[in-house]
Amino acid sequence: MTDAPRLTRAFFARDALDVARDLIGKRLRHGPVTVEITETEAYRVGDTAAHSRHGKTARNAAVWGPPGGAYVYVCYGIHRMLNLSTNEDGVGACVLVRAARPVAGLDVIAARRGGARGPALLTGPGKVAQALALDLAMNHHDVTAPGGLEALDGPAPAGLLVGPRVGIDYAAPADRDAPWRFALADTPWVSHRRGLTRAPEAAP
DNA sequence: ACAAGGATCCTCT
DNA sequence: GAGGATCCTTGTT
Repeated sequence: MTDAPRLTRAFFARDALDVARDLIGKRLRHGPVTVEITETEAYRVGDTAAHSRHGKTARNAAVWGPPGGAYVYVCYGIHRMLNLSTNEDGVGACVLVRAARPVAGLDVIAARRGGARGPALLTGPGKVAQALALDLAMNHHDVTAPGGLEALDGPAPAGLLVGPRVGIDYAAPADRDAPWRFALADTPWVSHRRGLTRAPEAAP
């Protein structure tokens, strides 16, 4: 099977909501490991749940960077989380990758995840970054360019689920309840099924 | 230098 | 389904 093409910068140069939805079924490759994205969340401009809400700092600068740039940060001092910058260069919006399904390198993934098996391997943002061996040095890395972490095209998803995002109780109610989380339907590779409902099929 | 914040994970009823 | 563990990075004195 031939290598899937990388996603283009134009793919990421759209509203985070559109990118988050369209990333379901796409793939991430880093060395021996390839995974298929099964769950995402959009963090948009003016979003009180987003890290961009207090303005640009050295830590979150990648969110404002060119579309397709990686934004990795440490949560709870332990977990690293992968985001991909969206919209135009200079706009503070991104998509968080929350869950994935193994495509290649299962042995490596399991080893990095402490020998876990099944959906526990990749159902959660901290787990995805751990399986892909990502750290803060990955910040600003361009996933549309060859080498290192790459975002690749993948099969079109059969069905999508949508629902509110996870872990953002601090946000304004409108943002907290906004259905800006997307997941692949009919798969166990999703972190929290709660609150997700099937999305209507998009018009062709 | 230091205090404080966490877009989670895991175990246990 | 709920509650606590856990410790690194950042922004500010």
